[in-house]
Amino acid sequence: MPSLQDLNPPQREAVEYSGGPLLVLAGAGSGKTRVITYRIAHLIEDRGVKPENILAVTFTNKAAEQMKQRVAHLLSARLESWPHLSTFHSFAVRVLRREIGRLGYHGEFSIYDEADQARLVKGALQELGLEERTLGPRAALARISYAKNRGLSPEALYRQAADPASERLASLYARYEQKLREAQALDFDDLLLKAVELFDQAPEVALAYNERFIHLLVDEYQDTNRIQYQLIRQLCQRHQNLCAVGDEDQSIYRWRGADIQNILNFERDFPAAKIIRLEQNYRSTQTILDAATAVVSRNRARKGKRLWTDRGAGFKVALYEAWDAEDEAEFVSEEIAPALQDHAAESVAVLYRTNAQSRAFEEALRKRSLDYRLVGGFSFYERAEIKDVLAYARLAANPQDSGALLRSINTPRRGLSEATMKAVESIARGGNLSLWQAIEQELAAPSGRLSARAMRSLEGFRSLLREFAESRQRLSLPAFFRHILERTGYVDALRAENSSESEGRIENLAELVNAAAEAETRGESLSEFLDHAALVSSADQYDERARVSLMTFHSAKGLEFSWVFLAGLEEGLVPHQLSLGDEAGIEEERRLCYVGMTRARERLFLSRVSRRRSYGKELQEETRRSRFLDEVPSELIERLNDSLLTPKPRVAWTNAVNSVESVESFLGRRGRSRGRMGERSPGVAGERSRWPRGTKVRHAKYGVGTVLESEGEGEETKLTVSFPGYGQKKLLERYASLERV
DNA sequence: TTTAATGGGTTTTTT
DNA sequence: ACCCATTAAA
Repeated sequence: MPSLQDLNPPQREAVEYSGGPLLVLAGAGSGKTRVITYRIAHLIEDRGVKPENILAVTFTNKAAEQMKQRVAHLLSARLESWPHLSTFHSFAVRVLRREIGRLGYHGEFSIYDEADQARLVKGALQELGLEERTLGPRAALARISYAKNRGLSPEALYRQAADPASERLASLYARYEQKLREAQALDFDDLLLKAVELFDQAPEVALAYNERFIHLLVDEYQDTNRIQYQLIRQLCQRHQNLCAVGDEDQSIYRWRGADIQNILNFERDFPAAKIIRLEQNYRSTQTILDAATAVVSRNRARKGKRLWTDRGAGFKVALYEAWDAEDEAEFVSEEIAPALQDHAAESVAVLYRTNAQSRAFEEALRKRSLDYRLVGGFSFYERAEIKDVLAYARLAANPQDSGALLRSINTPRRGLSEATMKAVESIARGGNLSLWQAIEQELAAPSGRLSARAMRSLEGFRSLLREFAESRQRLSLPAFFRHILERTGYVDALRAENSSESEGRIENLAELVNAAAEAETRGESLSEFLDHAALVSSADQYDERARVSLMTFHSAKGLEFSWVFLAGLEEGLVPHQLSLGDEAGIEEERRLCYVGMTRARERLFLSRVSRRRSYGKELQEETRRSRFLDEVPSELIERLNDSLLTPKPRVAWTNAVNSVESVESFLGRRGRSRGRMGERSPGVAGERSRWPRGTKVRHAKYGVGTVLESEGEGEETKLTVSFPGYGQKKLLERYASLERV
């Protein structure tokens, strides 16, 4: 039985309120998660609601998982059934796996991630002969997604197109949708859209879900988009038991279609709505809170809250103005090291605007042998080898999945040329078939357009897939993946490659089999495992046991740390260059800054860099401090260094030059050579080489030349040879069959 | 057919 | 600095 004594009056009111739609405006650190978990526990224990009648939607899988545990902890008895806790997307997938037949899709549809989508758009651009420079696949995709989320069909987009470019976009959109459907695939937007469409078209299904989920709780309501809003409305239509929890000051997903109006207009949308404000902050010191509030209160689009805390003032907000990114990272790690040692800080986060900024911090932390966890960036399921193998699994479930087919058909190499695939695609287009159907047709009744060799390869690929479709029924999840690895020769190909990377890839694949084994013990089917892989978010990588975490401002939402470093507070970064266009964009950046600041419990460090290299350019550019820095009252700030007029390198110059590492990085940074530095220094052709400089050699095609340089040894020797009349050529000894003259 | 070099274009944040 | 498409070479 949850003790409501643990709650303050407004929290308690929010937990107990039962009069219909409820909006809880929960300021940062005001116990939002607590309200949701207590409310769920209260519904179950005190009001006799069956757990399975409760649906709670969170932003990440991790948040859902955490909430589940906390609810379990609050309850005195073990539950017969569980409340359904998930993200919008996973919820939609669950519904669709059962019901999508009503919309003419196969229940084993594939989920397309951004890479699959880009491939599709690229194909569509080619087919339509629209390979224009003005609209890359990524940009096109963004605009298609925008249209989709606004409920615009390709036809509607076409009708309202004002210029030829918009018309082209509309036809691209149409082709893209057609290709998705052919592949029996849904993109991320579709997951939500199709769920809404389903509930629209099949009221009896909507009703069934209304009856199943009598109580609906939505976390992070400020970040819901239009489609999610529609879904929420459909789900709570009957019982009106919606409890939305959010904070308009933390709305940071506008670029993904989040509509801050959803929270600002809650009372208009739900006329009988009750609004409760949680304004007591339990997380941060007064100083941190004041600093953050000073920034965000410049925004106009707010409902307004007054956050307070009964914790003391604490430390001032520290400000460090760094010379360059390395200096900034050096500062951060220098502060962190002793704090971890003497436990002045239990947990530390270094937050930045863009993932690209993480590198400097990683280097600095590693140099001090400080353990850290990086959240975001490249996730496990985004690695090429993982996606390759998952593509085979996807095909076993859904052979129409052209994206997966294109990905897997020639990896590992099966000798299918680009020309062959072009021909297959053209056969598919001609007969209005999926790629898989085209292959089947071609094998059954050869048109003669493909070489005998290509036909053999396709035959092999087909029997492989048929085998997988069968073995999938028979084998356990991990055994199925092992089977794929073996039969496709994927691991063998990696072994043969024998490069520094291939070893890591093989390990990753072993890890994939492990993940499958874990899924198996959770009782997941292949579909569910694949869904999970498609829907993991980068925020899910966060490991609360880590003492130092590196992540973007966005990923940090919902988390808290004893110490927080906000790095790179410069114009163009925070606020970001691309958000400077309109006031709404600036306001969102300001909220982002607010979210970052309010993650801190004890200490907040702000830093900026005065010279930053952009796009790996040679030249570092002068930066300007973020306007948000000026919005923090100066009496709350303690400057850690005087000014940038007299920059002094933090690392002693002599040290920096003498250490091998810094010499290398020095050379690496200044040097013009491409590729990774110091990995393979061009060997001077010395006496020990079999091909000393000046050796005369004969080449079958170029005739006699003079060796200028040789790299590597034995079979791998690479020679630079100057041939009169042909210029310099780089040749591999192994292939070039050179003759000494 | 496959692989490595080269040149051109690009990057916010992510379910 | 990184990703991609194109091209040269075996």
